[in-house]
Amino acid sequence: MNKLYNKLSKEISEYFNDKYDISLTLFDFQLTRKEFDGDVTLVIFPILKYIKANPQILSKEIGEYLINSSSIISSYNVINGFLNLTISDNFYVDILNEIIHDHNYGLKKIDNNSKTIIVEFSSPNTNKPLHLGHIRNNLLGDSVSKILEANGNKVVKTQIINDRGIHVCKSMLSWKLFGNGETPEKAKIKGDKFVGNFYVLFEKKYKEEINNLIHKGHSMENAKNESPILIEAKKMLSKWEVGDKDVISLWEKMNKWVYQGFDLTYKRLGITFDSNYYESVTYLLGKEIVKKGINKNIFFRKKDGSVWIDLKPEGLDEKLLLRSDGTSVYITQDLGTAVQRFDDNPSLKGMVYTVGNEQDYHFKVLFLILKKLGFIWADSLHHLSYGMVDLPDGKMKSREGNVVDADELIDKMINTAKEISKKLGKIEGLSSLERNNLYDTIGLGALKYYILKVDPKKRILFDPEKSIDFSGNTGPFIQYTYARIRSIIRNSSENFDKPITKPNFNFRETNLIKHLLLFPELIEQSSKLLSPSLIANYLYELVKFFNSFYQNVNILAEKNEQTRKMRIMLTQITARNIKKSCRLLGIKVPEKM
RNA sequence: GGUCGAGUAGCUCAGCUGGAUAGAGCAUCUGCCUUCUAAGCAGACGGUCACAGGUUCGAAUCCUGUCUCGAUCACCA
Repeated sequence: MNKLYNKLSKEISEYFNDKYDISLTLFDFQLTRKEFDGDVTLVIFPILKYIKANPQILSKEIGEYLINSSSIISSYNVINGFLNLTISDNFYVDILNEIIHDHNYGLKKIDNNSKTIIVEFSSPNTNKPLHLGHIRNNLLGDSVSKILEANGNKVVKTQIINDRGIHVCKSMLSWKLFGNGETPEKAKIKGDKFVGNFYVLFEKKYKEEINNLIHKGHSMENAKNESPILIEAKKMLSKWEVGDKDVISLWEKMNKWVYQGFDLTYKRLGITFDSNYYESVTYLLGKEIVKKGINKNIFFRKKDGSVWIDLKPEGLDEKLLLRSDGTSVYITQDLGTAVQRFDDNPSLKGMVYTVGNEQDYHFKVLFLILKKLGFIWADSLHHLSYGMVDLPDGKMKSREGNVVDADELIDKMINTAKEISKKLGKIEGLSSLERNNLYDTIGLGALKYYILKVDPKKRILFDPEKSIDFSGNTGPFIQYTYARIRSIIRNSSENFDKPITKPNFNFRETNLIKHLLLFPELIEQSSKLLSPSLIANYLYELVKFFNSFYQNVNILAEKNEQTRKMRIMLTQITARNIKKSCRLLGIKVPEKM
């Protein structure tokens, strides 16, 4: 649609140049969203600021002018201050022909000149199995990566794995004490779950010990620190930090289990990473930068030796960068990794951090500090912030076990897909492999669409009692429509690469065309906003139009040959756009369903 | 208390840089399966866009204030 806007905008500004000798650059064009007369509306009111005129008369004048001089306007009408313009069929025909021949229409190519963007997402913790919150994170990160790629960027998907710290030692100790040499293989439990269980077990024992100590007269705070099992875990952490052989080998062994488990879940979600970062490797980064900051007087040192930055002028607070014992904190590490990534990669254009909105403040501060340190690229950093996934009884908490487990949810979705498919009798004639693929595709399609169609910054309320829909504004509906379109194409045997000649039915019978043409603009928009929900909702609209339009017309039996061909070609383009959009959302489309 | 975000139909959500009558799905009701595939289509019902002001030709959208919910303001990550 950009082409249309550009062309129209040019023609109209020519009019104002000639007639009133003023140059107007910004016009308030918009696509008519509803069924008014015409395809594009020029709103006259804003122009009245520059030209004193009666809106009705001015509209008419512009309309007359365009009809005479423009190749793309075929008619107009005026209602109040709205000039409704009708686009000529030829213009549509031209663009449709372009789309037919360019299979990648709307997508930009990635070549050697493409800039790199790092998208960081998932960022799991090695003693917690993935849950629904991670699913949202992963789907957003993955989808945004695909949207950025469609815009011609080289994207590096990366995750930073939280594999060190006291919490990791907790599960290690727990396994050592209570594990009896069990392994995931022997216990037949997925590796991440296996380790996660020991973490939960630790917390249970820890609580018991605290209660015991309180019983014996200790204060709450005292009990928390005196608990033998916690002291033991702390000892283990110190050993880890000095590289104790036994501790490290246990750590490596258990991490391996966890990663095997994570890999299975990622595989089911269809998610891959180009690189992994481990906190155990990066957690010391950033100290050099702090030193430089002190020299530049951007940071300051307090009496106890701790290092801070004062952000009060920016309306924020003081922020700690180094503890008094000289060790770094979370944000120090993030400063370090950011700088390192830009140092390592000259073509790096920006980074996207997919992290929940609970860390809005953290990233605000992080970006601000980097900017203050003088890194020009600080402006290219983006925090893709998203709302929590809450349960009816509140927030999900791994420690308390009230989480929606990722694997269980995926299982449930696939199972539902299976039941519905069987009930509808859609699986006859498919091999068992094809059937299982179909269940996976549909089940995951439902899940992914359910998550992605919601604006990232809004929180999602997930009720485990209610199942995710498979009909209506859902993934399966989109997949179903695609499968139906494929069926129409199979049954028609047309040559689709033939150019479209002017059809003998009115384009404006449907908004379908407009939706098809809107696609490229939409991708660009979502890259600005980094919001897959735009694509999802657009897709639904497109699919709905298609269904509504075609269900009432029997294409294959259409009497007029030319109209029939035209409609089948539109079908072809629709299919292509659905597939492209689905790809951006990470949703697979089945040929048959 | 400061900061940030959210509040649209009974429920779950769209509504792009202000535009014409507020948009879907679910739920409830009415019709449609010998035609490409009913995971669908056509329709009914359902709204003081949290509230109050302001800006202007025009506000769900922008500004201010209030209310409700959430997050955050750690020598945690």
